[in-house]
Amino acid sequence: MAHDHSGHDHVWADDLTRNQELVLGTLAHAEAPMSAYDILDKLRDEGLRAPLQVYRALDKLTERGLAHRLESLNAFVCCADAQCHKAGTIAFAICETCGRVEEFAEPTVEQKLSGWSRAAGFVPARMTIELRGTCRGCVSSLPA
Amino acid sequence: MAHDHSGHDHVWADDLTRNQELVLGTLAHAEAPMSAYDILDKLRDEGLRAPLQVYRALDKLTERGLAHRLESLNAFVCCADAQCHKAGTIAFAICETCGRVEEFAEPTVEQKLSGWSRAAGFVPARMTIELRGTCRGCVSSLPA
DNA sequence: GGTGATATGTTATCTTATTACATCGCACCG
DNA sequence: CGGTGCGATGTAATAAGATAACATATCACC
Repeated sequence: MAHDHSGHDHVWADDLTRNQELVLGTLAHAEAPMSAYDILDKLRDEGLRAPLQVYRALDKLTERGLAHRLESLNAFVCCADAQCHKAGTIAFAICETCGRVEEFAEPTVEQKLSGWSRAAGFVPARMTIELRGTCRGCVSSLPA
Repeated sequence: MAHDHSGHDHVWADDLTRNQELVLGTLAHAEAPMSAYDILDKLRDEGLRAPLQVYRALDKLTERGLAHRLESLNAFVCCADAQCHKAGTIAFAICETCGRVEEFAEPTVEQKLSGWSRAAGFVPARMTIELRGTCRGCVSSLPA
């Protein structure tokens, strides 16, 4: 981490375009996943006007693993640690109460799914693993 | 159940409403996942006119495990074997070439994800596991 | 017959995502 | 310098997916 977000955007990758930087910066400051339109609304002041500008940036960012798309939410998050592109598939735990998302890796899970694929003759291009539920904080602060 | 609507439906559950039966029947005959609007189009002749009629049926069907929603596709499939609600989470392998979907269970995967959840204090309500890629048939019939 | 729960039908609207087309900036090459 | 190609941009229009709000109907049950 070690990045102050004080003045302007900073910089995990040094070759982002302006729009990509804006979008990634917005995601980086968000507590919860944002839809493309959420992001657009945050960036109107910076001059963005059309959904496509956001979608194009998101495409590049997700391609590079700097952001992730949550399929079950149609929304996006900043990658939790863009430093190490820890290879491999990432899983997400999405709290339906507070909206926050935790990103984690479970190598065994990936292995098992790859194993099934091999056996079935299926060639996987990408894997989506998303848990919906209630996070620790929300569980403890809610009634049964 | 017992009404046979002119021949086309096996019957898994005998207490479906007309709309639910129509929607499930449509999915059961489909080769590939269908969006709610695909389903609606197929059912105009039967008198359905509004998306909501389809969505409402799909809600009930997915609740009961007779159909599944594919989050990464915004589309729906008929459950592969509605007989045994094989408890537990189901995973899907989606062929991006032919569109077909295979449904499978990997208990170990579910265990691992439950294990992570327990450790993280996360209480999962449901899990989504979807592989995108190329199926055996399409791999062998394609170049490279 | 009255009541409540569930299913329906219909319209309008909202959210999410893409198509199509024009332009700009810049590296690269002759 | 001029040209060519490619990737990013800007903009408008529209497609695709999902829900809100409201009115009505059906049926079990008392």
